[in-house]
Amino acid sequence: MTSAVGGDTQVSERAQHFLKALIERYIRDGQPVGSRTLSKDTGLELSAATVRNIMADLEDMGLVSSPHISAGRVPTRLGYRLFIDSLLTVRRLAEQEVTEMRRRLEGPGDAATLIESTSQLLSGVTHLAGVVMMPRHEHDAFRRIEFLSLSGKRVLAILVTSEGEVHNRIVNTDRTYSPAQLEQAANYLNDMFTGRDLHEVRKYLLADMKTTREHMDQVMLQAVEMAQQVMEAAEGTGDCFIAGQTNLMEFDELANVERLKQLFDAFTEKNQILHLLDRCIAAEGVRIFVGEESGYQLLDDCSLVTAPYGIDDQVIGVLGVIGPTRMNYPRVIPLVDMTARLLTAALKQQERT
Amino acid sequence: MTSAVGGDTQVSERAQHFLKALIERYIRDGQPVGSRTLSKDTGLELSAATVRNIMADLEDMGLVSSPHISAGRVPTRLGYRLFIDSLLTVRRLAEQEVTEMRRRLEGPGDAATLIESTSQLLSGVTHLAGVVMMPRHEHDAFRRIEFLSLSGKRVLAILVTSEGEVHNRIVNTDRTYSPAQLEQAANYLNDMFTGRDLHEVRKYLLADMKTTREHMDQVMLQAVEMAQQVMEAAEGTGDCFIAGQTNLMEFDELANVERLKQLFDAFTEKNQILHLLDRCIAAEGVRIFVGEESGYQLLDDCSLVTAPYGIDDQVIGVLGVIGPTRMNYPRVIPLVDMTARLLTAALKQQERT
DNA sequence: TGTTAGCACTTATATGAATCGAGTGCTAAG
DNA sequence: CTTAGCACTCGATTCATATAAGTGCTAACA
Repeated sequence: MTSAVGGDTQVSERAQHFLKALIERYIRDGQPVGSRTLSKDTGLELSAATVRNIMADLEDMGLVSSPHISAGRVPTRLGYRLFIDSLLTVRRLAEQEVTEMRRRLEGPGDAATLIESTSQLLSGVTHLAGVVMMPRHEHDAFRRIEFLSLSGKRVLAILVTSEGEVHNRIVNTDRTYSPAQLEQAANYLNDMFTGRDLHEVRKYLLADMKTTREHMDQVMLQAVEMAQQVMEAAEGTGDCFIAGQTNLMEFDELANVERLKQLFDAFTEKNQILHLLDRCIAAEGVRIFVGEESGYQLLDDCSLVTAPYGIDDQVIGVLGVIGPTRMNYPRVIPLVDMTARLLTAALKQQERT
Repeated sequence: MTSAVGGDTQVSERAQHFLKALIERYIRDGQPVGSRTLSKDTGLELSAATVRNIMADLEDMGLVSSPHISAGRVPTRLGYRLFIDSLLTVRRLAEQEVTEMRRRLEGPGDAATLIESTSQLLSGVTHLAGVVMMPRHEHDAFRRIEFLSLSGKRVLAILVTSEGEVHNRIVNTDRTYSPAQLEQAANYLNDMFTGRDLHEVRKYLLADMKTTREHMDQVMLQAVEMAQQVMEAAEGTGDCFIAGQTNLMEFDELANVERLKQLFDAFTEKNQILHLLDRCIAAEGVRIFVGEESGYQLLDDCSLVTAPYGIDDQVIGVLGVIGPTRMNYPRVIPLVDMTARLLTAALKQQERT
């Protein structure tokens, strides 16, 4: 997939040095950088003319390009790629910064609010849009189910997982049930399934509904149906939090209303973002999509930096930031990385307490 | 508060007619309308020159103004006010439209999703930003409380209201409790409070915690504390849903990134919006804020059209739309009104089923 | 062979003048 | 009270010109 860098030419040590300088400069200023600027910028004492030659080489290799003939050079997607993969020197975070970040993830925090704070933290420290994928509940364990009859023929089904997540759903039934009946049904399910994997339970229930229909008590049949529905609701909870979208409005390269509308629509839609994050869940450590690499043209001049988080070495979700391709990678990368670690730690601690 | 319309001059019948025409035209095109255009637009056969005189009068009265000397006229806030209060002829909605709207509010719908669909419906039909205030749970009735011990010293408190809303919160306790203890505590609270007003219950609990501290069983004390916390969570749910924010990007008058950022930040913050809506809950029927009338300068060139909704004549919330001052009032007003009625109906029906 | 200086060339951007057009206010006549 | 006419204003458009940044290329140089 990653097409060889323009022909098979090796990028000389020196050329790389200049590419790095160019990108760092471009990230600072946001404007095409010219040969003169660059010749002063790097430590090496080379004249602008020489730099021009080198830049021409870089352009041949597809690492930089100029928006028009009399402008400086701008990194291309490939340029960024090379930069990120082998040139970039990440800045270590100051101890103080880390403490501050950790502080912002403290608090009582049930899972949902923790996730929310995390996305706010991300957007806060990077000044980009922060996004955190909610852990799916598929493989939580069944803890307890309960049915409460509401007015009319409606029953409220409440499911609690071993993680302490509460899911509920109102189910319309075909007749009324007495509290005793409902309690009996709940007891049956609780005895049967407590401690077992949610997804397994659901498969089991679905099978039950099909095969043993005739052998079952009317009440039990309804109970199975209701349980099935509340579990559907629980599994559907897979979602993501996005915070700080408006930060993206600050960047000139995205600052046309047309473009922003598309992006924001995608943010409210969310499922594209969700898909994209899903693809990162396998990766270990920080993963970066530059521009079109994501496969979504709506992120064309945006980059996505992600890192997985979890509990006890088991990855349960992905978080990251979305920003313009021209983002401050050396700073953003460690921030995303650290946030993932802190969230992991916070979840672990929550487990323990 | 509504300052007399520029001096105490009466606005002549004819002038009003022209103001109406002018505003309707301006709503269509979004551009200052000149005397010639207007003279053709109205039924009356008057020359542009005459119209100019009338427009000069309207300007003196502060109902219109011109952005610069050689542009047409634009309605002012006062102009809109007069238009809305006495000139405007609302268009009746087509039967078909109403059916379509009703359809979009059908479905299984627990309260939260119904609210969400409603705000989407609003933004969908008006092409503006739709906002629905969530009903506060303060005065729901206590139905049932339950405690489940999680790993460590954490207890999951679940509260169900008679409306079928489920609220939950994880509480950190100072020691571990056995399932039996927790059940006993829950039973006590359930016996004591079932069917009573949530707000009352909470006040009672708070009082309890202060006064009878020494006379109480350790377990009960903790139970009261936990109940208190989950009820706090329930009351905190007062919130609002906003949908279709991005629709506002389509309007030229808001289409500068600076402005949009402010607006969107307010949308994510929400509490200003919430305050504003709160002020409308008393009003009967549709209520309209034009521009600065809202008191929030961030809505300076926006208008807010709201209507209350409820169950059985009891108002429980407010919904509406936010859009540019130049919005299509004759269409938007009946849409907001109808949405409020439909939501009211839907809630009522949900009650019944 | 790599580096540098010089120079012609390109192009975005800024500036200013000229023109156009929409619309006004005013006056005078009907 | 209405209308026609006219001078005037001011934004928007167009065009030409100048400016500055930056390039590519060539030739000289170490």
